[in-house]
Amino acid sequence: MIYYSGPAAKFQTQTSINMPEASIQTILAGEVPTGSPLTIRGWVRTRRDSKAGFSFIQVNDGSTLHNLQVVADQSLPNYASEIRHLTSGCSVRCTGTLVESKGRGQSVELQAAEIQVLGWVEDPDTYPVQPKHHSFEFLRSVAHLRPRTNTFGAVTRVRHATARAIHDYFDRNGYYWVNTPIVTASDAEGAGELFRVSTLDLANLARDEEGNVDFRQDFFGRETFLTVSGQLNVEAFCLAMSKVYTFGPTFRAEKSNTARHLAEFWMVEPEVAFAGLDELGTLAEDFLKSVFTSVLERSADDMAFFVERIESEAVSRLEKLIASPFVRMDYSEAIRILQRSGTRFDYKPEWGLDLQTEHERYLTEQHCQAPVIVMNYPAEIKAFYMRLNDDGQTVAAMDVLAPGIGEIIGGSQREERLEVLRSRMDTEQLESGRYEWFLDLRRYGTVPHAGFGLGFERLLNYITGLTNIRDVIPYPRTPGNAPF
RNA sequence: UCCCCGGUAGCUCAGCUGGUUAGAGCGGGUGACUGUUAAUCACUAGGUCGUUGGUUCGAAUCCGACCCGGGGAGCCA
Repeated sequence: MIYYSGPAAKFQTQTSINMPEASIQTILAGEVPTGSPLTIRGWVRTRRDSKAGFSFIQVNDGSTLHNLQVVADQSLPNYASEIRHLTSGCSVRCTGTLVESKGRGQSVELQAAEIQVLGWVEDPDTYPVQPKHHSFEFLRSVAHLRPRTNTFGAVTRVRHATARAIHDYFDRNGYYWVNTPIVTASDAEGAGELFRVSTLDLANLARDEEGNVDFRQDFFGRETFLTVSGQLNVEAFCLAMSKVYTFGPTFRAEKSNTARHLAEFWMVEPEVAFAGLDELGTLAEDFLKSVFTSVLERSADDMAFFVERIESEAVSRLEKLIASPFVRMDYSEAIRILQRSGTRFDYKPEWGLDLQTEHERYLTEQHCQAPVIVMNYPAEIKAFYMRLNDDGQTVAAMDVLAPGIGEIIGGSQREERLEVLRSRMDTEQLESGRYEWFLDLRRYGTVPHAGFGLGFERLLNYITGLTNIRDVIPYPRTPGNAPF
């Protein structure tokens, strides 16, 4: 399969109204004829000298994985004084003529008539980003400089392309993007520990008559937190706009220190009115396939890089997923399959218990060898807002499991029946006063509806083949770690 | 939070059955050489071996504590 990205190149040309210098992406895409005068700006990756009287400078401007080779001749006035001292990381403005390359490895190069050094690297000896392999661990410690590496440049472009594919998908299908609040008063959305938002003086806390912290004196006049999910808020818009989604930051104060968890991450949550669990499964499948197809088309260069340097299966597994129908099965059936598998699991599969990572991997990687949608989980292990099935034991929840990554989507049909929802909230001992507005949605024109949550960074891990979630977000926030 | 593993030059690592001045590659500097491709070759600078106690004639190496990081688990997206 071959992917080209013509439309993206045209888009770049239009933006050149404000930026007369062509991007390296457009130059290498062949949009600038050889013989043209040309100016580029960017950062030096490497410099190779020839004593015969010129230097080759690889310049990258972030518009593409690839560098443009700038040929600097000794006749340039600052050749000996400046150009011969360029090191990785220096910023330059290069003006000259685009010519066919006399060397192998690139079709065109810039024959420089002028090279202006915009910014030197203060101490080249200690500049952290070198043209060599760095550990991801080290690069995390220089999160402000890692965008200058091939890998993080590619991640940044693919992250953008994926976000755009998500918005495009929903736009094409009649969904509205709803910006749900970051600050919330819901303290028990059932999705994990919350970060408190407060302007109270921690050194001198306001107290009420009983000696408890008096949140009436806090900024919002009540206890508030950072959101752990936009779902509850977006449901209200779903029951007016029919098809909506959130795409924004989400916060969990869980002290989980794993390659799959962030304290601050981005989540995509579509919510569809008049839909049930089956339609939701269909949406999840169509959504993933569409987004993957779009990223493969638009980010072919960067994906090829991931295949070469990060994960050789990065492209083929997306293509495979796009081509395979997702397998659907009930939770009860999944438990039976696991119990009869003859595989020895660390945790025994048992009806009523949640599926462990090892169980999910068996189902999707061994048994089905395809993405699996597991549906209808026991009510006790799922959230209060999920719709109770007629059997009274299970809820209309689903998890989409993908080979090689596990759970990528979790969702459910929502409980739209007022009395059933109220009784489930009682069972979970939720403070009903805080959810009256949520119950209103069931009082006034309630309809069946369903939605799911997708971890954006987990999706990026799956796409890029990078295995640590901290390497697909610009500035990762994890327990004990927010230095940038 | 639990279980493992690790912290040695700017980076990637070796050295760790304790023994004289701690090594390599890359990166930096200098020089040589070539339309070069993470160029090549030579020379050169650069480290209080995470911190802190202890064992010992002697600790990067052994032991304890602490700090930091990574992997796995749980929880989840």
